Amino acid sequence: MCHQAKGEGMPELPEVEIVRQDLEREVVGKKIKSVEVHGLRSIRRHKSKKQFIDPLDGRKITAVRRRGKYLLLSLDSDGVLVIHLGMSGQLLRAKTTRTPVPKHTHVLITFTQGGQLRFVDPRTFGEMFVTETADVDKEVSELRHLGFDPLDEPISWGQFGHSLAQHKTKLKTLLMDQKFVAGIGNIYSDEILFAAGLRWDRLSDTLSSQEVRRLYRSMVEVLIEAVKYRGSTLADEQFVDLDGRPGEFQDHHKVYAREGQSCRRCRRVLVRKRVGTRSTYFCDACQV
DNA sequence: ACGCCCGCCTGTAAGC
DNA sequence: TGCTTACAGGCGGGCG
Repeated sequence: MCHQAKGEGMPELPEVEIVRQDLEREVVGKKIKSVEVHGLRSIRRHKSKKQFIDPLDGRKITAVRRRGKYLLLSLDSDGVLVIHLGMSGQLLRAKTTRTPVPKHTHVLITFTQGGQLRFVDPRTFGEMFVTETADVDKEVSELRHLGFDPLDEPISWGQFGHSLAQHKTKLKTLLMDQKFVAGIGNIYSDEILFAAGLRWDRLSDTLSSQEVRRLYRSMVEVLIEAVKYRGSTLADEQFVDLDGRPGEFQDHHKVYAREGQSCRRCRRVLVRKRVGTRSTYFCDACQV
């Protein structure tokens, strides 16, 4: 019997945070010597390659921030390079320009100090764009509408509970809603709900204050643990860090992609349910 | 106004 | 064996 997960280990908050940390060490202080674009879809909000490349050319990268699943690379101008990895995007470091270029490499950034940053993305859901607005967080609509970042901008239980009660939405849907909380996708919503002992379809306005606290604490703890283990890499090896290394948090998953296996807490068989188009994994006994 | 579902994509694997 | 089909899902947009 094969229960192997086919799911993509799409980058969520912990994976994007690992890439951010790697980028901070690798590219901050480096000056862009040249930019090559092969995949136009990856820079789709620009009208031309030139419009994307010009503001990057000759600029130095001064900082790397993360907001939810977005990476923000500040330049020594007013510009910011915004990157979203989508489903299958990878950022890879190459020591020299001679390092073989993988298939589906859409953008290559060469630094004057040597080395190259490459954006590889087979399914092209990811994207890169440069913006020169003074306040990216407020002026780029995707970023303006993001909810709080659970690791970067924690909120109080009171606020969280209030926010939950304002919706009458299934918990899983709400956790994955980037406008509610930024950075959580299919893997971590399931892991968080298991840790909190709450079912995916509990309505957000039915939680006791104890459950609100448990959900908030579980959210922060699961994400911190996942960062500690450098993210989740599933069977397809989709997520890798800047050096191409997989994460290890998949070995610590309690429910995700563990359909048919026994619950680590109560030993009962874990369930997979298709909700709309996506899979939800949970324990029927531990989650109420 | 808000929830739901499609389209965008390609690689992988199951099914016939 | 080889072709076809289903599936993975973030996100924007359209529809009811």
